[in-house]
Amino acid sequence: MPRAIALVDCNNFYVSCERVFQPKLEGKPVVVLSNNDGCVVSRSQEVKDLGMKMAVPWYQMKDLAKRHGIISFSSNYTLYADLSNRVMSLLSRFSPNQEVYSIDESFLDLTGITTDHTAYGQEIRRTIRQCVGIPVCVGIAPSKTLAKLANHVAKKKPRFGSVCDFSSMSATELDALLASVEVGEVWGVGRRTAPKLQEIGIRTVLDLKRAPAKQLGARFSVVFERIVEELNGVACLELDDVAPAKQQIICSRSFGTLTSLLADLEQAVIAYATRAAEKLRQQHSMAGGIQVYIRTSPHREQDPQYQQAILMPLHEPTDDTRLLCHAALHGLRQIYRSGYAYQKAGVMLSEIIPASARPRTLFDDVAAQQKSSALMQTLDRINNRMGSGTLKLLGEGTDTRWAMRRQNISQQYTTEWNELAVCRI
DNA sequence: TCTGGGGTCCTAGGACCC
DNA sequence: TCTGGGGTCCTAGGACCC
Repeated sequence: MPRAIALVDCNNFYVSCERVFQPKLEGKPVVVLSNNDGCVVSRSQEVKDLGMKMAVPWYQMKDLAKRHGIISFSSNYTLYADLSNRVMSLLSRFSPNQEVYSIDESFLDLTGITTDHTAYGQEIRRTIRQCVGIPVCVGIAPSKTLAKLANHVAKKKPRFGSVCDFSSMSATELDALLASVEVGEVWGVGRRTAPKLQEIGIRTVLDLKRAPAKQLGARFSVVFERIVEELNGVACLELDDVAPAKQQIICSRSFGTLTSLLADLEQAVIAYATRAAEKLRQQHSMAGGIQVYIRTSPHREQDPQYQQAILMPLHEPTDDTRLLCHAALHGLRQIYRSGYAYQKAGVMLSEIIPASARPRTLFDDVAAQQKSSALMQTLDRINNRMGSGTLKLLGEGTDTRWAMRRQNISQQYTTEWNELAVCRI
């Protein structure tokens, strides 16, 4: 039986989330900004039509925004994550095999589902729109790479009505379609490689599909062999239905205002290490090392620049916030230099292993480990129930001058009792 | 004044060993 | 005086994704 893989992708996801709770934004130009209100990360169709590119710095867009009355939001990740969970949970009903690929995308295995796949795609769209209020597009094809492309086509070519099934087309029909799409749209072909491909005469997706896989693999990297195979309908990539544990966990953020004070950096590093430790425990892992880095702003060329990172090995793998923070602070103090205006700090957990695989040693202090584990469980329980950051280490501080700017954030419509959306009936 | 954050995979090159 | 070659492991950096 031929494989059938669907890729369901939410349209302008963050903007669509804001529109769910403010329907008056429908039809108006809307953007959502990154942390610190830095860059544009989600644009409504109206904004795309104005020519505003993805990830441009917002301050450069202020004029355009004013001229066209563009409405901007700071990102409200709590809201987006909650709506994403609802979408993904609904999608899981449509296939026994689902891979949640990102916050707004999911693969579904439709192999063996005998109904007409285009009609099935339309049913998926209706369901998500009706139950969550988010518009989605569906691409269907025999491989993941082709399904991504089919989704792109569903989004860009109105005649498909937001659902595009490559398998329902004849070979000539499909090739004609692939010839109309630029090679840079292929999943895995980025802005560096696309021009290089064009130089050797590969301009469209059809060109790449017909290119010699081995030669391209040798020229670029082995991943290209796979891409060409996938374009030819040979499924090389499996659906990952259980998310594999992360091999590294990063928490880093730019500051709302630059700082040269060690005390500020210490607070930030404690906050980031705390968050990273939470993520680590969520996936039931322990880390063997923690890396800390700090840097000045590369955009302020006139200022003296400094950046440094240091990897702190831990005596033994741990998931204890206190031990991770202690090591991170120790590292920070080694790399900190006074006299620089720091813009960003971050921590990265590495050498991650499953908590169950932690090696036992002769000198294990079992009592201390049980105490640590109990304390961390309590910490997580309270913060889950009462809100993130309810209980934290003293060193994280409460006067966070460096914290990020979020000037125009919408409410936590779905996750905070006192901000719940009210429906008048 | 204001330029995101969090991941993965691949490759090249150095260190080291036999 | 001769200065090989294969293997492994680690790290840094590039490219890509959302």
